[in-house]
Amino acid sequence: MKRGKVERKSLLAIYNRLLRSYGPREWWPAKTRFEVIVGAILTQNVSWHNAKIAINNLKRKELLLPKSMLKAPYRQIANCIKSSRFYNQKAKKLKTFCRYLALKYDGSLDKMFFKDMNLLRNELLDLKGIGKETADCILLYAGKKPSFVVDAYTKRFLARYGLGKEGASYDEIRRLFMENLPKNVYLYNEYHALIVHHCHFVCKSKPQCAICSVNQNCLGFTFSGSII
DNA sequence: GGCCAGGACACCA
DNA sequence: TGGTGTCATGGC
Repeated sequence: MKRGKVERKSLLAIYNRLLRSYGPREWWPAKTRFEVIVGAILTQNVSWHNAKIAINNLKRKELLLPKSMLKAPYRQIANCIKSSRFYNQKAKKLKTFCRYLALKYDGSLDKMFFKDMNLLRNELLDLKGIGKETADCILLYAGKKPSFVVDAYTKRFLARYGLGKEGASYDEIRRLFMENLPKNVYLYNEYHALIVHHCHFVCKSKPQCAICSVNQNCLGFTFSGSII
């Protein structure tokens, strides 16, 4: 398969089909940018359901603000987020981010997100506890910057379609999307959200879901071979 | 009771 | 550079 136009057409066609099938998802499920960031950290390797319980606990304790979280005892945060698994590590990660925000940007998310996307991404990746997926979630969903998010669902989706090279790295998959789609925040936002919706709510409830089959699929596509 | 769920990191060969 | 162990809850 030729690279370039074919890839772009395929990726856009899949997106349009997903959008037509499910409608806009309008992510991220949070009310503030800080809540998005906290959610991105808490959902690491855990279901959104468990992360949401932790977020609600933080909200009840009025800790869902950078300043109050920074001041709060580490143990209090850990207790609030127990449902999110690995809560001791995640409490440290939240504290680390709040400290970074306070020291580097006077606690202002406006100042932080004013920074160039790639520079900010590197800064976030330097923080202990923030990896590539979490950094991209923060950039896209909280900062409204065009950084495509690759998560377990994205990898599963590509694998089920037979689109992804087996064992493709995070960077390879991210590059695939970013080099073959218009750099558009809304598009990246919806694309990732639609993939999650499809994998989590549709395929999960219907194990026989046709999209998981290479030969026939419920979105009306039949692909063969990797496009990476 | 076992398995899985929207990672990240340290350590080792 | 890639593989593996660690972290350690809640729902089904």
